[in-house]
Amino acid sequence: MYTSVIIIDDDAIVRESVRMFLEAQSDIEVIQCFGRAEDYLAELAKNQFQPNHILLLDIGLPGLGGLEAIPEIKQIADPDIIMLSTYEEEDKILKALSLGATSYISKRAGLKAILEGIQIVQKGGAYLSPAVAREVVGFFAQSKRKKEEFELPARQYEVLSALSEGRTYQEIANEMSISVETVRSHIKKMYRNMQVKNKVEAINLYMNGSVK
Amino acid sequence: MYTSVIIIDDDAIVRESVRMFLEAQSDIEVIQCFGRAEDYLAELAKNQFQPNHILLLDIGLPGLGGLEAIPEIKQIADPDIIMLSTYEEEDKILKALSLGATSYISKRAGLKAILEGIQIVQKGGAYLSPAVAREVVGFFAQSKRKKEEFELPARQYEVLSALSEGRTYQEIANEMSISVETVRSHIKKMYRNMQVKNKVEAINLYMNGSVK
DNA sequence: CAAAAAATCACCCTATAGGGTGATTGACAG
DNA sequence: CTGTCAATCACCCTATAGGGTGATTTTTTG
Repeated sequence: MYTSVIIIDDDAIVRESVRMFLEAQSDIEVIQCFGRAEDYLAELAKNQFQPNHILLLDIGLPGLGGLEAIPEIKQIADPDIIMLSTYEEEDKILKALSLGATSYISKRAGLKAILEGIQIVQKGGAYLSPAVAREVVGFFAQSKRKKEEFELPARQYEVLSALSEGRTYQEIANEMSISVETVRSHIKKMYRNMQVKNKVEAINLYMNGSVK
Repeated sequence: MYTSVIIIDDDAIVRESVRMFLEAQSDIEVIQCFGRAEDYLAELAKNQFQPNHILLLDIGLPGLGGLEAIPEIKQIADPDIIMLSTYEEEDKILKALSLGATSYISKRAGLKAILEGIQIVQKGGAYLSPAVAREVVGFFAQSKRKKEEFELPARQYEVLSALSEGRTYQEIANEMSISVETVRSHIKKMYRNMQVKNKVEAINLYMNGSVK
């Protein structure tokens, strides 16, 4: 079974070298190449020329950029998208994955990485080239480190949870079947326990998991 | 230059087959193998026997589990940790990465994946085996989908951002060098734009990325 | 260039939040 | 069995938030 690939890259040299490299593989067929995302989108809107292809999408395109193109593409079809990028910037990577790219490969990783990525995606997996994976892993590592944990009594925690959903003291009192004064009391003690002085600070801590 | 590797896996068959496979490589030296994380930690506490080794850590260990072991290890030393796991469960994967593992490999991906992972980590990259990468990518994709986006004018966005950090109207006014009345005005318009009726609801939307 | 939207400020008034102090009850640990 | 702490409630008072209305000026944009 052939793997159908479409390449979008504004750099003709990159485009051609990737195409030639991939076509040398016995199981890959490059069905089309584009220099601009707009051209690909136009083709996509016209024909359904690719049943289930894999799209190699450069992130630094002139005009409609690679990132902005993703939602447009997803509206019409649902190819597996492998992003190609010259640099490994965390925000670009996370953005691309959030928008629905299945893989992300740094051009520095070389043609073999692109081939590996295509083969993995074809089998239902996802591929992140080494430096890209490093950024993604780093995102998780930084996000949950270095914060003291607060352990709250049950009711204080309940109140905090309700606060974080935007309820007023009165609403919380009704839901918990206690008086507003008690709610206030819980909140005051909670603020001391957590060493904060208002709702927003408390909710911020609650939201990023520093409270249990 | 040799790459020093330590293996922790309770399954003797896995342990030995990985060790033999790795030692067949010319540039890798398996300096020690353990069946339990506790034994490794004891060695680590005693000697500084490994300058900068790579640790292959099984996630399903009896006693001190692979995940629980990570913080203990990090307290004493800082090896690059590659998690090995039989299954690809999103929560385990994210937990491991949050705790500071640099890579995560499914045992189903085979010995070659382990070798590739070690080589990549040795070069400063990170490696996620295909199905694992799929889970991680899926985490981003699901987390930001299917919610209407609000696009706010610049100042309203600035105010919202400041609100989300717990500042009062007065503090925001000072920081932005405008009057409190203007801050209030921005906030009122912002609430209408976002269809919310208080700070907390607005911040909740802001926090999970529905606002730009 | 004209209309729309963004940004600025003002004054009205009410609702909600939050700090302090103190009391009662029941559970639990030393 | 006595002190600590969670949970409940009450009253005092001030600060902060938020809704309505309306005005002026600048910026954007069709």
